[in-house]
Amino acid sequence: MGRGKIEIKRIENTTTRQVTFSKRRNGLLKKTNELSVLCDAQIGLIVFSNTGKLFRYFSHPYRMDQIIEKYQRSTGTRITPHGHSHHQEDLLTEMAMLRHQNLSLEMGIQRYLGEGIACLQYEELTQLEDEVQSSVARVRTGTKQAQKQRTRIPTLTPN
Amino acid sequence: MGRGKIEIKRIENTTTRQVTFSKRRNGLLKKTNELSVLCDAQIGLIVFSNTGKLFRYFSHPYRMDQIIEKYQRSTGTRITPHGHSHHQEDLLTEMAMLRHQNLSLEMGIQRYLGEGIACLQYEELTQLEDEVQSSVARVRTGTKQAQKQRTRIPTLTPN
DNA sequence: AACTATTTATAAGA
DNA sequence: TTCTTATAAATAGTT
Repeated sequence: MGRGKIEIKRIENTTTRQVTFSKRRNGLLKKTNELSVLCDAQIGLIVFSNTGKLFRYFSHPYRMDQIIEKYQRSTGTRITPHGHSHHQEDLLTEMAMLRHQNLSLEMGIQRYLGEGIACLQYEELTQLEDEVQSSVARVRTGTKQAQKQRTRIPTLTPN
Repeated sequence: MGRGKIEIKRIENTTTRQVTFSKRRNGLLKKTNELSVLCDAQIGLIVFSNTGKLFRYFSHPYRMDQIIEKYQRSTGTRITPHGHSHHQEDLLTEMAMLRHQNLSLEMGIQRYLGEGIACLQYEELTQLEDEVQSSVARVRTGTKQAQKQRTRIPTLTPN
């Protein structure tokens, strides 16, 4: 697109390459967001330029759509049963837990984005190890079905 | 682009949404590849459709990076020291957000584990297996420190 | 799945 | 870098 057509192969001229990177990176981020929003998709995108700069997009959970809200309601996840009955201590404690859980979950996702395995705690690694091994076993024996029993992820929001 | 202009918001009609997802997903993957090739960038892209299907692109599998930065930032995000500056309302609001985020992350991970690992090829599983095992080894031998120093971004292809 | 009218992205130039 | 603009590409609505 543009004044001329170009071949999809590495741009050798450094300046041109950087300009193109900048333009196309913006375009890609925009399209990523659009796909996520339009189609209610969860997307993670990580881009490292060849100069080492990082850009990323994650479809953001704060803007949760109706499906999730519905799910939350149906599973009874609520802010607080009766909002004023909690002591602040309890709230702070619970929030600390939530933050920790969030972090773990996020790490779990990033793990699959190809980052982060190196930083996992021992317990998590052991768990992942088990998962992978059973997956390998499944593939080896062709048992793709058995999968469903495994309901995952340790600690979650109480409901 | 097309016969008409559309607003970037969730498409409510299921059929339309799925058709659009299919088209734009292809477009996004294509653009991702083009950026990666043209500009010699390292890119990871993961897309979950709202039906739980997984699509992904990796210019270079398994990046082991900036989760550390993220971890530090997250752990740095401490809850207000001890409870006087927060009003209960604020806490409840923040907690609601955290719960939302948790749920979203959880769903993302479950989809991934449920349908992601199942779809991995044998080679990929083997590779992941190796990686996990070497990570476990690293943790066992306490080699973990060395990583903390790495503040950021990997070294990449020299330009 | 194809087909196009349009919109959007962007290559090259300023 | 930022803007401009001619042209290539993506895609929304349709068949």
